[in-house]
Amino acid sequence: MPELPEAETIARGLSRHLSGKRIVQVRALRPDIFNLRPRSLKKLLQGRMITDAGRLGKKVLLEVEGGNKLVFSLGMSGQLYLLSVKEVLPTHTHLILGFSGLKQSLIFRDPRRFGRIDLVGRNSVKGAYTALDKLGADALSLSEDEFMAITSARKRQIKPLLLDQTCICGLGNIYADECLFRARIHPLSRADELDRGELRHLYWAMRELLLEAISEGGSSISDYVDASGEMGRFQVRHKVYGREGEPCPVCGERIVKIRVGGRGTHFCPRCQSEAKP
DNA sequence: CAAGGGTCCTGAATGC
DNA sequence: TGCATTCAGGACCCTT
Repeated sequence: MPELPEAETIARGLSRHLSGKRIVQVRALRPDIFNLRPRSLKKLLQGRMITDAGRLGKKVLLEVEGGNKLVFSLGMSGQLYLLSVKEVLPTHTHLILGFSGLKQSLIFRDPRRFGRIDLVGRNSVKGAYTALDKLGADALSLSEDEFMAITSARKRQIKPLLLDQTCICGLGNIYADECLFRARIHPLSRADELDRGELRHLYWAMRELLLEAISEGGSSISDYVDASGEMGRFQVRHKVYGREGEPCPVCGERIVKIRVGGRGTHFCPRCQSEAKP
């Protein structure tokens, strides 16, 4: 499931390949995943240039000439990559963007359809909600002090808090488990009961983890590929996620899997034993 | 405010 | 072998 490192990897690829390219073809094949009707979408995109690509939390942003942004929420199986115009269109393709002078089209495909695409910004039509408004601070942009303020004020369990995009955006299930493991914090710990040292540790573990994952091109555990269709390499570095029953790489204890806030949660019961509720 | 459950969706994995 | 069931997840909804 694409999270911050995957969104960052995709955005970098798109920025490199699409900046300055003009959109000449817009095909919205599944209208229900967009905030606008195909007709409006086409009107607002066709003939305009992509000025840059970026990311906020796990969302990938395509900046469109004139001030609008295309916001891609990848859900769990969303893919956004460049495909040669000669290739056969894969199944579950929901959007195709063609560009002037490019032999590749940008396609968005999403078998499970948890993803969506919103065009937001100054020129979007009435009622177009801004998919970005509700997001909290970006996990890689927020300062240590901001992180401390957000976490220490909440009485919630730390793992659901890390996953709450309105508090901090960017972490999904994989990186939440992995950064709690790095920080040796039990996923059920109440955020406000962690001391300053533990929260500090968590903040730096999170940053370090995300930066390492980005440098490895993200994690491919199911469908994720980058803007060029390449898989990530960070999944082999996961210490707890998807490793139920395997020995902890630090202490050798078996990794366990429990449910926290409805999510599968992996951790080492020995390394992450303190502050258990 | 926090927590739990249900909903959407499809492909892979498992069960009988 | 083949069919049915279970599971996975992000974001949203609702109730307690």
